[in-house]
Amino acid sequence: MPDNNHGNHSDRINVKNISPAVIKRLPRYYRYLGDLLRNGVVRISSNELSNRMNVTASQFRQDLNNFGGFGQQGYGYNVEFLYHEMGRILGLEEKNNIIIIGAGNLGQALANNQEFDSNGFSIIGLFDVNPRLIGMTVRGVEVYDIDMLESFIRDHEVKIAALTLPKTKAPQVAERLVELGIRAIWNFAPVDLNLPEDIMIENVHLTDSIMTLSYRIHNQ
Amino acid sequence: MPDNNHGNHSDRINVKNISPAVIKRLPRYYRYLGDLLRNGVVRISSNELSNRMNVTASQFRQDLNNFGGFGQQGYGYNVEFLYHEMGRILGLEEKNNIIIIGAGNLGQALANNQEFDSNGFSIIGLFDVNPRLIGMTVRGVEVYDIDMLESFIRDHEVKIAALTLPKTKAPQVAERLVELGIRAIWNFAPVDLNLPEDIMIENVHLTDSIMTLSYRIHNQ
DNA sequence: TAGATTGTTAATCGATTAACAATC
DNA sequence: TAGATTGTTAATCGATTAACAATC
Repeated sequence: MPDNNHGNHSDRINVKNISPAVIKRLPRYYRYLGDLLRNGVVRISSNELSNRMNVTASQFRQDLNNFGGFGQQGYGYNVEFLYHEMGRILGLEEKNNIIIIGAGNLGQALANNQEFDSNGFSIIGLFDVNPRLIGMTVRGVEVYDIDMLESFIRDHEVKIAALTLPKTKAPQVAERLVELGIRAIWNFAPVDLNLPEDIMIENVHLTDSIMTLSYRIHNQ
Repeated sequence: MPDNNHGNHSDRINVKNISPAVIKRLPRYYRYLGDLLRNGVVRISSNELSNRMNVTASQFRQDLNNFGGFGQQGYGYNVEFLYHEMGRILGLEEKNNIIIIGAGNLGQALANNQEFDSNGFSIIGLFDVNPRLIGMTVRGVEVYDIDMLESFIRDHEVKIAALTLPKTKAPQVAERLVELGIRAIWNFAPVDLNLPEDIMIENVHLTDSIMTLSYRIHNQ
């Protein structure tokens, strides 16, 4: 963990406050570094990477230097090293188990997504109320009755829950998950969740997303 | 370089250059206004709405005033009027047909999503290379052989294509779509597309999204 | 009218880009 | 070493918030 840096008056140990804008860019850096690595590229300068990624070299270096110095003057960055450092920063070296609440089309699509596996995420269970879905398996992962949530979370190390259920049910299920110890909600329901401050929420609002395309088509 | 268009010397008629940050907030305003409308709320002040939405009243008014003045001093905003104005701005009063390329789990999940319908989007066709999928229907929408793309696009008014196919195929399919006249790509493949400047791209990078949750779990 | 609230300008804040000394 | 490129500070740019005159 990058120690150093100021701040941390109380219990915040590792990093200073990183802006959401920076955090959102990290996975993309990680993806490009992975591609470079697989292509056998050993080292890269901020300038060359920035050209490929269509960002400024300055921004890339500023972003990185929130977490420490990973390069070498006159040389650039070692791709393999930086890739793994980025993975570490993103928490991909820890086990990241995920449960999916709502085993409909979208929940099943997530469970089937191989990209998650290859980045260290594991879907370890789906949950639903529909008897027709309960008991089936998706890519080897079982669909459980949602009444099994309590015992399942007690018996498994899981911090992240994806919500792929109707918007009417999302808020109450989210609260229940938080009570059971879930720390992060990946919310696909088109509703905003009001949860305690320490619970992390990442919204994937598909309707909002498609609307921005519609806006641009009709206005530019 | 981000940022397109310099001034509106030529044909850009309606709106000045709106920042992406503003555009991204519009669908959320629209959603809240719709909720208010359905709840029978007739009028609302920027202050009250901002409290509900957890934004500043100032930001809401600034955002709106990019498009014109929709309120009345001393009164606030008429919910129904503003809702429809927002819909108009977002292009939701036009017909927005969508085709989906890749009829796997994610493509089917999108085709099944009722939220799109209720906001004026219509999925009018899915396309795949897999003979097992071709000919089936999802929520009444047929899955066509991808060889039918040309004729289908010629025969239908469609500007938006969703890409829910493997990342290896996404770039070439995107180019083909552009050649066929598609104006906007809703890209679910974990890859960046390089397309002509006038083509609109909205990425939904699910792996990037889940990684930001992982980051936050492990760093805050 | 008086009170309320917008539309809009001005001030602040934060994020991005530029520049360059440090250094490999 | 000399050249290259980082890490980091300074300058710029853009976005958010505050303030208030206009006005319903």
